[in-house]
Amino acid sequence: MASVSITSVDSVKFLDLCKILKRMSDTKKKADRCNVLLHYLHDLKSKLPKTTDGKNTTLFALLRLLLPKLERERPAYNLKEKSLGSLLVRVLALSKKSPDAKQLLHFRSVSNSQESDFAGVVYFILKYKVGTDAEELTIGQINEALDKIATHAENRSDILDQTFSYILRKLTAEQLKWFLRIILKDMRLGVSDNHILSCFHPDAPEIYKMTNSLSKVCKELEEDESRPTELGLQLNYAVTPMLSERLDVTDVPQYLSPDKTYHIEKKFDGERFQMHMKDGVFKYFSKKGHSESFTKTYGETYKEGLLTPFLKDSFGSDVKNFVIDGEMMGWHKELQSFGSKSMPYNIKKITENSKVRPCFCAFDILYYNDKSLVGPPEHGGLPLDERLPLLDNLFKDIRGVIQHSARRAVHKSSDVLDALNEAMQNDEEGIVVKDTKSYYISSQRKAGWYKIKPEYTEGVLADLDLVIIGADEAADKTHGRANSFVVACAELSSTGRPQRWLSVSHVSNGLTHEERAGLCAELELHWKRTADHPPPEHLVFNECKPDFWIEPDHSAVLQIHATELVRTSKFGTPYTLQFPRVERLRHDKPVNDAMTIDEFKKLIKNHSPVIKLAVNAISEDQLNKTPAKSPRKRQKKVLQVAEQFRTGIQDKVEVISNALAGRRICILSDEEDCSRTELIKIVESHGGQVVANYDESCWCCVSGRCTSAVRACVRARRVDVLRASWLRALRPAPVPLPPPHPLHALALSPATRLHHAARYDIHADSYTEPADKTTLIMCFEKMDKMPQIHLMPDEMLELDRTLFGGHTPLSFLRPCVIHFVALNDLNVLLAKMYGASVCDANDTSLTHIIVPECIASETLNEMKKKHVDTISFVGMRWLEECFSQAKIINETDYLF
DNA sequence: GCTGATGCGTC
DNA sequence: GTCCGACGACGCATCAGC
DNA sequence: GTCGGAC
Repeated sequence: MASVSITSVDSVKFLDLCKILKRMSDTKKKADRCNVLLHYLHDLKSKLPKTTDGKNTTLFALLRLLLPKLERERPAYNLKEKSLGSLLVRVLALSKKSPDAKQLLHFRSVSNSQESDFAGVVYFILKYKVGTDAEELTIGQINEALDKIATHAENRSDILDQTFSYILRKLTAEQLKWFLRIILKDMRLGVSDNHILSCFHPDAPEIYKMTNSLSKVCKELEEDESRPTELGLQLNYAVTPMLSERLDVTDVPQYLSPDKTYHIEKKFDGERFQMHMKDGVFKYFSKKGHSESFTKTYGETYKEGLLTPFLKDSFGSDVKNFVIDGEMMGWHKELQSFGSKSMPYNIKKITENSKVRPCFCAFDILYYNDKSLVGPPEHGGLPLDERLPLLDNLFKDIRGVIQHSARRAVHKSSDVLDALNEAMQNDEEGIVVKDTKSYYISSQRKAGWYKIKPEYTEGVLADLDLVIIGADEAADKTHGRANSFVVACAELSSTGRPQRWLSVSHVSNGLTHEERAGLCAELELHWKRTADHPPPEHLVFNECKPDFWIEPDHSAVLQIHATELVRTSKFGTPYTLQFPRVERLRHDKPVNDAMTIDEFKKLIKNHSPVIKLAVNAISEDQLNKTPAKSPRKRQKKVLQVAEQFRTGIQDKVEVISNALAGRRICILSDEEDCSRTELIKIVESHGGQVVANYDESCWCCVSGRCTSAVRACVRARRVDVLRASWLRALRPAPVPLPPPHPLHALALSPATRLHHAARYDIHADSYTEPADKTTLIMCFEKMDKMPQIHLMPDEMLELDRTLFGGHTPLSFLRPCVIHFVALNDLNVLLAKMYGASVCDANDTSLTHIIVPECIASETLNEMKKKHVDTISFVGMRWLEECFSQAKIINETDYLF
């Protein structure tokens, strides 16, 4: 960095900023990343001269580049990955068919191992193509360019193209990456905005919370480095609202103090707004501090807008200015009631003669006649019970226009429960409980406000078992190719078999990375890309077409949890799920047992716009009265852990069988309807010994529910992992049993795999024993789902040698691990049939990559760069020659 | 003029 | 325990392309 | 809004 002093931040080189950003993202530890920035800013500040009136030079121009998400001064760019992709293709004059253009337009299917966000992909593509005549643009010039891009809507799109063409000429690929991340408002620095603000100045986060304006933050800090003006809310600047902590009613007795007074209020399902008024001029701010369009809609003065004119007679004459906090609701003029959930959204744009109009429900006051009421007492804040009288006197209710949020003071937890059950009966979202002594702490979620919803309590919501029939592609494929699944219910034919599958919802939340990876691996071979093969008619997606689809027969069942059903036209069913998440994977459940459309219709029988899935009222004896400090969930966990270490049973168990005599068995997890204790009892009754930890000396592990311990054990493949259902069905036997049928296993040890390999085919159907009905059904159900039965490739190779000697005409491709750049279904099948493993491009054990004859040389070179050079890049002809000669052909003549 | 795609902001 | 980024749904606005 | 995961 040059040591000359700089006249203003605008003249700082963008290159220097990019260097810092790169250093930050290259740094491993978070604290170190912050330090990089801290030093840079410190250094920069020391070089900047004071202004003529003795103030510090503003860093605003820099800060808005570092914190694009907090930028409010520029309007939205209206540019995201999709638009940017086609914009770049256009400006770079790429052919739409070129590989680069395709990657830009479909960046999610690019799997470069490094930064897989859009800007990262662009960098990857342009790294060698951007001219070296890049000039060093300053931060001022970058901001100018961003201004032009932000206002391009008004100036027609040629300004946009011109600006980008200019930027592309002047920036290196590295700089362009950061420029694009600024536009996308996601810097991917691994440091939160709050931390960046605090690097700038220790008081900056607090000022930002109070103003939601970066330029205001800078201005305040210009005045005096050490202490800005008093901390408190200012009129016409949005304060980040206080939030509420979620709370399970059953934990209320432990969580809420019996000595305190609480207020219970309805939980409004509108949108959070704060209303500012100063001398008859109003401003409305949304939760994230947006104001412009909302103020326009609701009205700045009594003369205009959909709400403000009606407020005219509401306020007393001594009210000069105020800020109140509340929720904007939709008021149905004819029904004289609040609109249902989906309607309040129309709030933003309602015409005069619309049936619904906005109604502000105020529940707090933050500022009154030139005095800020927020923050702790040392900042001039007042507790809730002193703020509320001010709010009560501020305005009088006008029904359907502005109302006080009704509240009730309570002391007993049973009162809270009653209020919640009442709210459930009224189809309301839940209730809010507030400590009357709490202060208004901006953006805090744990400062005395609680939201209680029925769905926070286990067993109150109905879950839905749905089948995966589609998926969208993940940009980051480290945990599998799909990141979001389309789930469906079955429509049965007259014979009772599923005839069609109707999509219900998208879901991705709720799976751990590991679960998602496992699920993706399981389904990997059965996905069909919608672009290549349109989905068959028995899969009904309606408007929402996924990137991939899958036949239900090869698919899996997910137990989905959701708060409610809302009307939609996007899916196969007329309602979709609100806030869906995966409760658990139902490997135990066959696809044909999933929810049917008839069951679904029962839920939506009253056809209201919103259907709550809460089914049961919560009774008082469900309240957790134990006077412990920690919430119930925690206690439950402690109990589980304790049980894991308990391997023996207190009371003696009668040994009735020798089926497991002398065998050490580790119980990994219990089952929903069968506790660990019961499983231990069963093992002991068959003469087995339960051990706390497994090792190779264990005969098997037993798994009920799929926990992380189970997954780890399954992955390790050191010992057999058997289903708890096997244990529970075990019959008494006079002598110890051999390893059970593979279908009872989740994982097999190497020894057992060899034992089975000689006796069962890959579908676990026995070669020698006649199949009984149960085994056969299990075989069919689990077909394709039990990769663990297969031997590992090296073990297969070993077995081949044992069985066939050197010549293996039926499995000559066993040593090959092949990736097909362009899939050829027949040859893939043949390759697999002759023993090859077919994997995706990232597989570390690849031996061959089959590339199409027409592959572009740059694509090929890219790929070669990514792979070790022991991998052979060969044409399809090599493979076909292998097939015809039934052996592995020397690759030399077929190399690329 | 209509429709689908795309983006924004909220829950 | 806390914070953060990943993701779901909607309604609404805008614009390109028919 | 929800969630899992990193710290």
